Amino acid sequence: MKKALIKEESGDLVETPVMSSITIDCVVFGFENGSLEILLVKHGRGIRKGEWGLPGGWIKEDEAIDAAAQRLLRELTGLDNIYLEQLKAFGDPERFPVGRVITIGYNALIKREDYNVIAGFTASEARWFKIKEIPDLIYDHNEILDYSLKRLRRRVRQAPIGFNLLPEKFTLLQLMQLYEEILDIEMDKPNFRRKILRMKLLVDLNEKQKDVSHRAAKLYQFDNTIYRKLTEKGFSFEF
Amino acid sequence: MKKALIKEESGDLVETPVMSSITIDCVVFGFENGSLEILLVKHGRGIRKGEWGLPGGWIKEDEAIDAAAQRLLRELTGLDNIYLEQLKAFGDPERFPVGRVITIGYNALIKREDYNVIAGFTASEARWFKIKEIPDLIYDHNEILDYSLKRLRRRVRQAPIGFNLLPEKFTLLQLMQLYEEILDIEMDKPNFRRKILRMKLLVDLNEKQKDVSHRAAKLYQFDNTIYRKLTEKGFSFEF
DNA sequence: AAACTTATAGTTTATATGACCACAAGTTTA
DNA sequence: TAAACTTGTGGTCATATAAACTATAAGTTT
Repeated sequence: MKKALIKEESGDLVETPVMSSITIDCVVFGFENGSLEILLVKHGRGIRKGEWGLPGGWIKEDEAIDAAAQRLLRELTGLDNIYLEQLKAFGDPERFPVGRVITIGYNALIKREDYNVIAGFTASEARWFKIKEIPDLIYDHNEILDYSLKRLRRRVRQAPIGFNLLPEKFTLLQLMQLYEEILDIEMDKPNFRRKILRMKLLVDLNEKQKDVSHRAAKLYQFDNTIYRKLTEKGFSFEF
Repeated sequence: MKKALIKEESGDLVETPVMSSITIDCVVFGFENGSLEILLVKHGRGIRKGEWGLPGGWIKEDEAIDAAAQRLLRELTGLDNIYLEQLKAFGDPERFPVGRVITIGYNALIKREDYNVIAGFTASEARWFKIKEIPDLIYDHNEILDYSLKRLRRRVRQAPIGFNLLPEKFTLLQLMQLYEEILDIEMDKPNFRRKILRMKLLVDLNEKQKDVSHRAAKLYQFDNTIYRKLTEKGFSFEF
């Protein structure tokens, strides 16, 4: 049997710490016209001027991490109350060209229809990109994006977070198409309906779509309170 | 519709960054005698001297995060090749009493029988604690531990990582009891056997236990290569 | 040899899933 | 106005899976 030792000083936080700087980078997902999209910004200053990257910025000294992500997103999209989830820290010493910078990745999901984001931008500053048309990004942002997408694909099957990408009121087909797009699979309409309705997670609004050029579908709503109650009873969301 | 704007400077990394210091804290899980345990260290110096906490330490300036976690664990347990998984960053501004310190949490799973850890320690320095007998820890380490345990419970059902807590060769009952302990549930032996064997994930070693005071059970082994091949074919581990 | 412990095989029932089919309810086209 | 078209919605059926349970085998200890 191999022998292991623990140094007496381990875990001791008295030694001189190395100072590093920390940023946050957000992968903002949106869903429109059946396409999953990501919000990118073109950097206006600095050495990587003119190149596309994830929206992000420095964390303040007295700021909690989640709060910093919220603030940065507020500064970027002008809005609060965005669904946020920390991904993890990315810290390759070479990831940032001028000195050591560790970045903490976040996934954000927003309801496109609530945010007139694109209209507020000049084309050269910020834009939505379809997931399959992402350009080369600055630093390690492509790597962060890859990780982010993998996480989204896993999370969307384990927790009811997809609703954050849809309008308040949505049809079952919209929801299904969201899953199809994110997971890159095809699904069966009747089966999907049965499965999601059996969960008793959605509120039937007894309302129908308007201004559609076909039979109008019923509108549903996701209610987090219901989800929490179900979860307490042992329910576990799964797709 | 609300209107949103994006500041031109957003994402621009030219402004003066705030310097912070970054640590790593590891939640090291072990499984012995049917109990899930965690390795804690008693701090030998500093203001929190004598209190228990997670093993951890400062990250070096030119060191990748995963590498730092590996190094710290090597320094702490004397061994390499430990299963590691980053949890997330914890960064409440108040979490550390003297200045802003962000810590990155890690989960580590080790095979207790391979590591003569406890024997190498004096009782006052490092010890395994049963998961239900964790004392108050320094800083926010109890919070990190809670998060870590939740993550472990989720991960152990989605990926074949539990094997990292068992000896190389194990019986199906040992594996089942590991799941029972981690998930805090009771399982049915025949059903568990059928489910895990049907996955064709385990190597049947055609060997039996020795020195047990009852009918000896067959020994099995987990093979990551097999798992990868199955995954490529679309298999997805699930419990 | 009996009692006991754990291993392992099988059965039965309920339930979920995937692949379909069919029709309803509207809109658009001819 | 009717036919063609699109999407919504309700159902069936075969299959796979899971949960609960029974039974027996293979050893050890008393």
